Amino acid sequence: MSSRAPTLEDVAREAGVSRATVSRVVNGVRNVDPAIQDLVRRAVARTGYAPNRAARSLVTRRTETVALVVSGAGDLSDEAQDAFASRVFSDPFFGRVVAGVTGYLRPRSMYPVLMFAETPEARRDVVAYLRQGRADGALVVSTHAEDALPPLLAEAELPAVLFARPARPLPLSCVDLAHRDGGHLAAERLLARGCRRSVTIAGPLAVAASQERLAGFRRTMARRGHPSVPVAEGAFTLDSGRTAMAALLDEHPDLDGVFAANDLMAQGACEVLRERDRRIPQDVAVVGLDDSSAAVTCRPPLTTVRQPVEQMAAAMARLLDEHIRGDRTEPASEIFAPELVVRDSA
Amino acid sequence: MSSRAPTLEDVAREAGVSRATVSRVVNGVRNVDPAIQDLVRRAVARTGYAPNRAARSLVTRRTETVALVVSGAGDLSDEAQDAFASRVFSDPFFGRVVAGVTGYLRPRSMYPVLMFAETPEARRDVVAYLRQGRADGALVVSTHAEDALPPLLAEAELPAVLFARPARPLPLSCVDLAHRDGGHLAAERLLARGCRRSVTIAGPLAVAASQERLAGFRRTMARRGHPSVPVAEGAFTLDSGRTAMAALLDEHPDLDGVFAANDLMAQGACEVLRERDRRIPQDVAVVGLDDSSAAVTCRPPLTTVRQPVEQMAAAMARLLDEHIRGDRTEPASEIFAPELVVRDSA
DNA sequence: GCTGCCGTATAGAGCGCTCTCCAGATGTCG
DNA sequence: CGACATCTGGAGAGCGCTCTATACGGCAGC
Repeated sequence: MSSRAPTLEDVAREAGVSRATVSRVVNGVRNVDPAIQDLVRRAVARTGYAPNRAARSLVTRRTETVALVVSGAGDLSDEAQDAFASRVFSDPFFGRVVAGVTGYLRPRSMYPVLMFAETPEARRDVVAYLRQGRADGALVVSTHAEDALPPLLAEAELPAVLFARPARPLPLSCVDLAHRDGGHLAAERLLARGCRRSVTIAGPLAVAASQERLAGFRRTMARRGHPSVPVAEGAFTLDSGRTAMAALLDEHPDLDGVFAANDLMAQGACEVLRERDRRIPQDVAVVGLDDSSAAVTCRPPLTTVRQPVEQMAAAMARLLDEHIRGDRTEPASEIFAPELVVRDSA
Repeated sequence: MSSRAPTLEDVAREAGVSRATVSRVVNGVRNVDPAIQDLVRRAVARTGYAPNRAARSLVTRRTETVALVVSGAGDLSDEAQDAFASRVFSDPFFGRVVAGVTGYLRPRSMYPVLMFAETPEARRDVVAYLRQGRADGALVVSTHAEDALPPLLAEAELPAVLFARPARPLPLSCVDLAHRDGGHLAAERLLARGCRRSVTIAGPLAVAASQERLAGFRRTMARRGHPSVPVAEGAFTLDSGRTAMAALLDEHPDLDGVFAANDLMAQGACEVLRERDRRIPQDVAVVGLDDSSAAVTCRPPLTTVRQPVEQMAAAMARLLDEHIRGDRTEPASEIFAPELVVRDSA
């Protein structure tokens, strides 16, 4: 940063043309004589010109930046909030979200701004951030149902796309998994393996996705002659999976199949099953859901229901992009189909 | 977004004062009559005014945004690069970095823009991003030694702070761990437990940190009568820890202590040890390094050398902030002390 | 040779904000 | 009571860019 950074004006002088011509060359080039284009490009290279984005944003009212918000319903202390960030990222799920989002954004020279919204104050900050035009829109991943952020965004009429349908209908686009079908696939797999005493570790029942996965699983089980399936509620964490599995084993020592509503809980379940000398899958078959890195890491590798998180996240980014550019005015929802991935655990 | 967003001008009219006065009230307030301040504040509330950041940035030449760059030496394909993002985030280490960084930034209404720089092109994009003034500086976390990004940033004289000292000296600030001391602490712990045939799983030896941890471990072992310690090289991943442990066990079936250069590899080592019916810590003591979530998740919970990643990341953000504001002109390096955390594995 | 067109470059008006400079008001002291 | 320091608010000049309206040059048609 020795002297002043070169401006359009400088390049124009260097090339012997007007500022507007340089601007046209640098951007989408409408009608510029090829010879002059070349002249300008050389001048840009010579001066090392980099367009000032603030100036551009001021007139275009675009920043080419989107917020990636990880949001919860909670009202945590500052301390708990810092822990929140690392907890969030310890779940392989978010890595996949980030991968999917950046996969779409990067080719467009857009980058996500990472924000956490675990307190009312933080949620206000997110809205303020967008209203100040520091980002063009928000991609919201909620860790809880009843997340207070989406309604705020809808009310402020800010462009936003949600991962997972909100508890209450909202005029915002979203992507989601066909959770019922996921539960169905898991049930089919356990039944196909001949499991007769299956149990399930559900996700937090306050979350719609958990409810749906459970409902899908139960319905298929019921239709196939197993009207009641023991359920333990978990929290989508490894530890909660362990606890739930232990409880289920205590009550139903003869269980022979487990569907855990995500891979992390399935992994916890596997650990407990092994500690209690159940062979997987010979004695107990285990099916997870997600197909995250945990599924591969797990011993044995998990048979699981794949949630195409990367594609879903990319679709989220695309939807937002369309809203921002005005190519899409009505909210849309894209629902993705789950898919069974067979490994060793079932 | 119904009509136009209110501007300073609108608020000024509403309050019956000049634009400059409103600006003064909204910002750091030089000398404004309290009564007028109140008047203005009310007008701001009434109009729902939110300052346009692009306009402000244009004149202040600040965006109050920093880039958080995860960078590698590689030159990956697009596909591999997408996988890179999720791999990066599956390591609990990065969650802690994010937590530390946001812990410092958020109270200052600053947010990190997430960028990956795994290809030469991506590295150019990062530099371009900063040169366009879309962010005021960069926080760089390299996954490899010989990362090509820091030299680029130094050359362009862009504000940047690194996590870990670069392979070659560079005029950039950085934070780092006293890695040798970490190796030393691990050695002391194993010796104190009476281990006489310790081995170590090193990190990738291309990384300076791995070298240092190994050197510290070896030196202490040598000084205490164990001049040669078997070493296997890992890659800081769970799987590489498993592989290394298996190899070491094959060659030294009577080993009684293991120092793994990070927790993830220690966890892999524990898994293999248990599969081969070694009790931890009775038969083999295991010490990790990091004190990440993996240390707690591991069975048994890991005795480990704590790396204060959150504080280090926060310090990184603070250093960058100081550079940006011009409060600090010379590069500085802050080295943090590791600390032994005793749990069950040693 | 004049008019009318088309295609390309230029001039110039902002975008919304900050900040310097200046005017005016008020207070202080010889 | 006048000269001067002190404080507050206002006017206005940009920051660097985009984009509309306009000028210009060349060419076809009559």
